[in-house]
Amino acid sequence: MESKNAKEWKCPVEVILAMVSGKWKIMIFRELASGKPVRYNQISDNIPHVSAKVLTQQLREMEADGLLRREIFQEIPPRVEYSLTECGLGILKAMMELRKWGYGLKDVDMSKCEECGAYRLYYDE
Amino acid sequence: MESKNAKEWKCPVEVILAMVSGKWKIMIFRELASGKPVRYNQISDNIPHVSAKVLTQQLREMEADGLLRREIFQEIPPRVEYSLTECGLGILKAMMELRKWGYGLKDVDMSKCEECGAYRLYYDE
DNA sequence: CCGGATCCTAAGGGATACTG
DNA sequence: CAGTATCCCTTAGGATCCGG
Repeated sequence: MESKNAKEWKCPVEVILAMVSGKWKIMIFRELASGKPVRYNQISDNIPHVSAKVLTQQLREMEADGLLRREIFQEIPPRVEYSLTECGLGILKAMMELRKWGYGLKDVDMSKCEECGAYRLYYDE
Repeated sequence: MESKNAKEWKCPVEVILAMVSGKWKIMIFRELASGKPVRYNQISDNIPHVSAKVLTQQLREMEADGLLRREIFQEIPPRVEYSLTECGLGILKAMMELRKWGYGLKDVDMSKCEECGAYRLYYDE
């Protein structure tokens, strides 16, 4: 059995990459980019093909990582709103540096989604 | 069967995240951060716990993605050197923005590796 | 409306042995 | 020195059904 150092020893870049690595998290960032609270269904509607289970799962992971907050309104019907925290907004901003390089890469399809009409991730164009 | 749009439609941030997402790729970036060519064993020696198979695999993926170049010298014993491309260096630099935020996060162990004495990823301190 | 519980599959990564 | 070749296992993510 090997030492577990490789797992226990954390690097700031790897920690952040782990927090944003999830199939739909970039798109969740986009939906919350304004900083304003957004309802669950609004997020769901703007992200085609994601199942409720997986979306919820990724939202919970992001909440646990401190990227977003979740507010529950005890109403009928129920309402839940999500919004990015300061940390989430800061990381989103940092990712824009990666985005600048991404634009220069070949094999990147920058067209909009045919279904929702949006880019996967945009920011003050 | 669903539309495959979700997979075919590429986002610049996701493309880059995919390119740097590999258990050892951040550490490979660190080894090549100087921009100078580095031999295979030099990389391997500075990254504890990685097997030859996986290290080679990740190096090849990064080469295919245009992040690094691989030079083979037909000598005995054989010599192979790796170095970051302009693209790789640019992405490394962009990742430093993520790193700034990472430093502010809780649960990030910033101590050096006990075996190799280095941080997983550093850059002109 | 916003999920939880359960089951399943694909793929990244690890252990070990071997080689031009 | 710098890798291949196999075999194996864990885990993220998906499908489907159920519930406050």
